[in-house]
Amino acid sequence: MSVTATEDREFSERQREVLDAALALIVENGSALTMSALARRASCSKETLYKWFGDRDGLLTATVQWQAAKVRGVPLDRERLDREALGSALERFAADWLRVISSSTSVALNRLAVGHAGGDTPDLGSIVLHNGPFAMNRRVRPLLMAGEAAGLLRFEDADAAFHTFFGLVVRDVQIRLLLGEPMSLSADEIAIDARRASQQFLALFGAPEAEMAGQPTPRRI
Amino acid sequence: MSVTATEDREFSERQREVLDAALALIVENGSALTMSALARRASCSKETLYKWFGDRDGLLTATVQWQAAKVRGVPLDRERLDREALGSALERFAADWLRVISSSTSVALNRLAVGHAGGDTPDLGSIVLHNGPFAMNRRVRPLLMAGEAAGLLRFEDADAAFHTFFGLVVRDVQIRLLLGEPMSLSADEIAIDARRASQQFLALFGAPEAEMAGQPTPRRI
DNA sequence: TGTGAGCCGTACCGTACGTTACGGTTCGCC
DNA sequence: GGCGAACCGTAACGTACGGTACGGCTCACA
Repeated sequence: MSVTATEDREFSERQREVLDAALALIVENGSALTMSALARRASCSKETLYKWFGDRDGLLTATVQWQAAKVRGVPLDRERLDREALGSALERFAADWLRVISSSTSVALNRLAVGHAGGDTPDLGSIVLHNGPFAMNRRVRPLLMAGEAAGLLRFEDADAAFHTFFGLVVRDVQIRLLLGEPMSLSADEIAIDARRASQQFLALFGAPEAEMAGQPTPRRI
Repeated sequence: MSVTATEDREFSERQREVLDAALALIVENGSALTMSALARRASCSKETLYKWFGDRDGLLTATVQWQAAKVRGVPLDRERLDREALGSALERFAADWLRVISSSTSVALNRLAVGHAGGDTPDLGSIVLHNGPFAMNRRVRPLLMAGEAAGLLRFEDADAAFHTFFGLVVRDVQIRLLLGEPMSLSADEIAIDARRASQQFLALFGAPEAEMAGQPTPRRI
């Protein structure tokens, strides 16, 4: 919710090592990260952990922020946009996102954040939210707007279009992973899925090729 | 995974009361359900809890199974299927599903199962998986097959078609709810979203109305 | 060389919670 | 009425873990 949820923090080299150890432990052990286990793993004292991060929640928050900082995707340069470039840009977004959500780190952190979201502390979930779905929205939206401006896309609500794109990309993959279904997306499967999602999105929101190919205009939804 | 994950269990009246109390506690308190709190809330002794459910995991499992048993949707009767009936059947599925995943009970139990999924005990997540996405797949598939048999739908892979339907319906709603974003879907919003999802699905997988209107067949994706 | 800051390792404390044990009560059944 | 099974309420135990305290080490710096 609050802007601070996405705020970047500076971590020292040693702190980053500790946070990486925390990530490794969370990935291995599920959400059962204990301060003692982290201190052992990272070869640091618990006193240091509490000095740096305040308490356990602070540590978890810092860990999620650290991982989020690592995952920031590179914005793709906006050259001239034709249907070809738009499709492959969407495809790249889709593939990036599928890679992220199917990584063991993302699964573990999302589990942590989801399990944490019911509780009293209002964040963790919100941090993942801002660096997950919301971040993807922010990154994709300029592309959608550019596509519309170029006459390649037709939609009334960019938000709704994004949500549909998200659904076409993610489908039930993320919830199945979070619920523990053992599935590994190979690079090939990701590429295929990304292409399919991109094509389906263009089929729904693309301006009719009709204008180039003389086919009838499908109605938009 | 195992078939037992979806197996039904018989619960006595009193046991159902206790499990409902457990559900209420989980919804209120997040995943922090303690045996003592449940015993207090349900006015039963902890000894009874352990006698009935074995241990805490057994209790959680029973709770999830009990909720799953309550949520079984009514299968819709298969009358003659035209494009109209298919669309509204899909719409009903979509609305049903949106209602389920946006209910506070479902959110709380999914949080529980997701948080549990990283751990050692291999179920809970698997139970929700079978009564969640997999159940929806099982329920929707006959409709898809009937739609294809009736020449109303075109797809190569019923599974892929279902996954896309799921994505169009759920989009990012479930993950945002699980991560704690405060959003409430009104009945109107659900109806609108369900209609949109159904129409988008038909736009992607519907057999071309062309055949009735003499237009060319767009390529499928 | 002295000194103080920062950190490691470890021991320790308090508490929450899963689990067990037990006395007292209700109730069906003979 | 007598009996046993089931169950309630509560007390007690053991342990795991968050959080704190403290002694010792290293090292920059005067």
